[in-house]
Amino acid sequence: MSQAIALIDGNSFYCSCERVFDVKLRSVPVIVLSNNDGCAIARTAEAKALGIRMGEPWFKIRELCRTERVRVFSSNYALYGDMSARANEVYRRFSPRVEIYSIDESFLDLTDVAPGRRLELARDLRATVHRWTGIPTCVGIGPTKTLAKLANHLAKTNPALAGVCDLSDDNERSHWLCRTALEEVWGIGRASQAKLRALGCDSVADVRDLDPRPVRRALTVVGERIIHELRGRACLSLETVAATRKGCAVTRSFSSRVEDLATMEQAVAAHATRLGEKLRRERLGTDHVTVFFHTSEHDTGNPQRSASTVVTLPEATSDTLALIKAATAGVRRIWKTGYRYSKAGVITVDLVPLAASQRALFDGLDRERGGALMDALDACNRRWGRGAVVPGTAGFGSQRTWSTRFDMRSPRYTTRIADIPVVGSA
DNA sequence: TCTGGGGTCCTAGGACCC
DNA sequence: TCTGGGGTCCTAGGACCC
Repeated sequence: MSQAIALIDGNSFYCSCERVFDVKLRSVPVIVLSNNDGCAIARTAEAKALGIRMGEPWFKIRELCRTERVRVFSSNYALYGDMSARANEVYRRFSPRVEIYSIDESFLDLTDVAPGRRLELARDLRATVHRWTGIPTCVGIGPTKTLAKLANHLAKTNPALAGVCDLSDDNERSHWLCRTALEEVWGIGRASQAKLRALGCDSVADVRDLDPRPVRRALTVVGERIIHELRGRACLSLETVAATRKGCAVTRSFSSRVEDLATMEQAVAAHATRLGEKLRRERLGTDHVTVFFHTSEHDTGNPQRSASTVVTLPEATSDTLALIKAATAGVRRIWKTGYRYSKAGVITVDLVPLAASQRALFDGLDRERGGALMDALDACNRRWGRGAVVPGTAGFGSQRTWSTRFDMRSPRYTTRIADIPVVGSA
């Protein structure tokens, strides 16, 4: 029997999370902005109807949002991450095999569900998730991940389908593939779309019927896989165990331009601190850190500069103090005065698992002490909030002119004691 | 004033090796 | 015309995703 995969995702997920905790947001337009309040990354149907596009810069839609009374929020990742975890708990009651694909999307294995019962299960799943978490969702089902994604798109954009779509049946599938534009396919972006149109394709069905060999030449093996997946032959398997991450980065735009070395060092030290937290949470380490900063291409009339350097550490580590030392050394190495820098970051690749590495072999006292110190640091920051305790070498204290903007963030309703909503009045 | 952040995968081409 | 023929490893850059 061929497999059946479902893709479930939250509708306007970040906006829906905000709506769960504020009933006044229901049925009014809502958008959520990216980091630094840069651009719109989630919009409700009402906001889309006003013409607000995905990725549109905040300063361009600010006036529209004021006149149309759009409710605007900064990103609240603590809230969205927690709501995502709750939704996935519900998914696991419906399928033993779940792949968490992104913060708002999961693939579920429905192979063992009888074909005639899959839509019924999908409706039950949607209703349960909505009842238990407050998040509205859509479900797409197909014999491959690519077709499940496409089915999900159809479920979301065709009101007649009422939020569920099953493309398991050959005839049903052909019907829809002929009527769907090729750019809706998962993995076909702007560049591939242009190439496929040049090959005479218009609909998804046209792409499905291409000869895979010329497609491989034009779109690499990725394009060839898409064709097989659209034909119902799976090339992408369900990954129920999260792979160990390969790289890790912390990069941020500044809320105002940075022009002096001391501020840049502070900012990069803060990013290195955050990097250490992320690495320790997954017990990973790195023996080199890339540091970069650059000006903004939107700053026309000002000189442009982009600089980066790789700093090597004596051994793989996740120790914040070592990471800060390396990162600030990198800043000094490539620093040049006379530019208005807009963004900086620290990046690592080739992460290694730390627990079982040299640590056990060469455990010196210093390292033991460092590990205990970092454990204590993480425990404090878990308890009192990120940034409650920071190393003195991070250079905090003066005002954080470089820090990211989050002017319109909602409370951390579910992850912060002081922010838990109160029902009724005293 | 003002334009996000963090990932993955794939390929081409250079360096180097036997 | 043509100057050996593979291998591996690394890096930069493109493309795509959410």
